[in-house]
Amino acid sequence: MTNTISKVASELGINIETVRFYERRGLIDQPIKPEVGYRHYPDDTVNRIRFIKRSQELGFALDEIANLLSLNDKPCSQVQELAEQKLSAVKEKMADLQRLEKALNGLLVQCDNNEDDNRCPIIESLQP
Amino acid sequence: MTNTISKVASELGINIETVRFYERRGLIDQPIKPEVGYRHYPDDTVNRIRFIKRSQELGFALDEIANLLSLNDKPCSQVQELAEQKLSAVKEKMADLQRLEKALNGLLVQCDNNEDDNRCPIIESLQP
DNA sequence: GTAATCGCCGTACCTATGTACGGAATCAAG
DNA sequence: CTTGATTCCGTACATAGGTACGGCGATTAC
Repeated sequence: MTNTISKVASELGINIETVRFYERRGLIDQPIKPEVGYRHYPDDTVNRIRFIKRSQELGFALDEIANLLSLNDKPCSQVQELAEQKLSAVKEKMADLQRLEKALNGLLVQCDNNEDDNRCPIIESLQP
Repeated sequence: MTNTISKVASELGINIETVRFYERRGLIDQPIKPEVGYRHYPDDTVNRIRFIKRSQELGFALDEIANLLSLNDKPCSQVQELAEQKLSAVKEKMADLQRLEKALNGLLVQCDNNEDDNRCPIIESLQP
């Protein structure tokens, strides 16, 4: 029962092509292909893909994940720094979205107070 | 003093190519080109681009902006609906980011409590 | 009138993260 | 041994929103 690419992919809930893509990106090793035939994925590789997927869930981009992977046995402080950068990026994005939320809310309130359906405060606010 | 493309672009603080791109996307009309020579952009077009840029600041995608532009003299209720959809998308994204923030914070706290710089709770949590 | 600048047009390229495709090779089942 | 399913590989395509380029024509400055 060898770990073929489709087995790995379905076990991880990802597309076969995604595995191949990670190989091309250098995130995982291309398993040594036997003289002839299909490739077998060692468990390490499967776990590495799990790591990638979990890191993505934390909002890391593939480039950053490559970095994380290379930090595997580097000091914790380096990993920590990466995570802190990510955290502040997340906070910034949230602030952006909050501004947006306020703006949209403000416009929608104006629509609610508008009795004439033939003019729209939103459109008007967007116009010069 | 005609409104050439570079004048329009610099006035709006955008790239010339962006103007051309909007033309290709059908967001603004290709100005009628004189028999021979350069195109002149009417003020309406300039204002339309302003509208586009402001809408982008509110988080609308170009497709949605095309929609907004076509809603120009449609009932306010339709515009309102679009804005409401956008608002709930924004809220969802914020919730996602909040979850992320919590997760990252949690991991960073663990790093802070970690005395051994040679192992990293973040890496460990990402590993199977 | 000629040089330097500007605009036009089609097309290619960019980032990020995959997906899809097609033909050849390989493997598994019967 | 044949048939059907898998895999391999390179390459193209997808999304979103642009940006860049190159050759040629138009225009403007002097």
